[in-house]
Amino acid sequence: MATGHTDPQRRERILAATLDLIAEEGIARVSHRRIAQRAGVPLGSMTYHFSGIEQLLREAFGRFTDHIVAVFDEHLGAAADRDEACQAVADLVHELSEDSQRDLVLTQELYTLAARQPAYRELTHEWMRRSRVHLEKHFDPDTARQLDALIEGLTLHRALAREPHGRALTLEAIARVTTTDRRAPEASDTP
Amino acid sequence: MATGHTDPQRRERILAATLDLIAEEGIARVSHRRIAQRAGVPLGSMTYHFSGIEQLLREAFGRFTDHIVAVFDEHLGAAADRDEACQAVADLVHELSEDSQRDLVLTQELYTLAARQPAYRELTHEWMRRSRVHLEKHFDPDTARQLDALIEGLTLHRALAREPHGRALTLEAIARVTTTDRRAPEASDTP
DNA sequence: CCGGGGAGTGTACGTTCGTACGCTTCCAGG
DNA sequence: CCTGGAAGCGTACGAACGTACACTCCCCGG
Repeated sequence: MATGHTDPQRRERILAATLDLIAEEGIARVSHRRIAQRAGVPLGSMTYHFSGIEQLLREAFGRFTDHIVAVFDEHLGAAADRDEACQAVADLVHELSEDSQRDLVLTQELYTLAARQPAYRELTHEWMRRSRVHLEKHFDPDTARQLDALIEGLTLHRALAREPHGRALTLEAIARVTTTDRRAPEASDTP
Repeated sequence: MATGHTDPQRRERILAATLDLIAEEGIARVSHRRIAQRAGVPLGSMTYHFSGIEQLLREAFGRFTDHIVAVFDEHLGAAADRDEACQAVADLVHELSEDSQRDLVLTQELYTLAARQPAYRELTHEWMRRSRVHLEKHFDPDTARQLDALIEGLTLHRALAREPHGRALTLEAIARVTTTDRRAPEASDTP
């Protein structure tokens, strides 16, 4: 038994500090000591709350995935029809590639881990699954899949480009990939 | 004055070993000692040939960019018309997302660095510029830009997906994004 | 008021790191 | 044959690392 003088925010602050540190300096520069300093907790807290640095990273990226899924929900969940969905997708691309350097960097770090370790790929699966659920409310499954990939590519290229493309180009690409009438004769598998 | 017993392959082997190590274990696990062991060179060679680990990484990713640009050249350079270009793009997406785990991982590592450090962004700029030069032989600049982003997204999503999409879906997405007749009323700027 | 025990921490240990630098090796010019 | 000096390497040093664990503190049941 015995509880009371516990600080339930400790764990959360450690996880938040971990993500901040990764976003600013990269996974290569993450250490128990640096996280502890940034979170304002003693070094001993690190091994007390987390069994090792691996577990800590996994849990931190789990929180990040929750956050980014919430961003997708917020943008795509409110769309009432196809047009609104297209506008929402464009908003998403431009917000991720412009406003939030932090989310972009963390996304890349997560993909890098996912490309090598199946444990992290589970997180990206959940993320892709959730975004497709939203897109499939307005588009057939094949189109949703293509649009999902397009979002990824447009966001990344826009964030890294020397001269980022404008919203008009984003919208045109979305319009083209969601044009399902007069289909090409290949690829089916729609419900 | 004084040359001969030099080994000009030393540098190259160190750079190759660096990329191999990054691909297999990630930037966080790169160190002088590990690279030296993998390359079969003594530790002292590391500081002799490179002024520090930063310079070593930059040069290694420079080599990687050269390699990946060559892959793009090889695939897209031979296409004679739009149809062949579309097929070549599909080949590219499927080769990168299926055969070469190494290239995919290194690409993600590079993007991760580029998202945070402008020095690495220069490398991605050169890469994007080169691929657009190829695409603009067959498509207008806006379409080339959209297609370039689509390649990125399709490759990544296919590599990370639990059940990767088939070639038909890749081709359909390419066909849609390259459909320029009956344009939407926004976005112009074609030559 | 008291003591038992769990929550939380400071510190110390063994390892690994980047880097500097004195040393060996070996060719070129005499 | 010798020898000057560049090319390349082995090793050592201080800093930083992850982790274990003995310890302090404080609440709660009595």
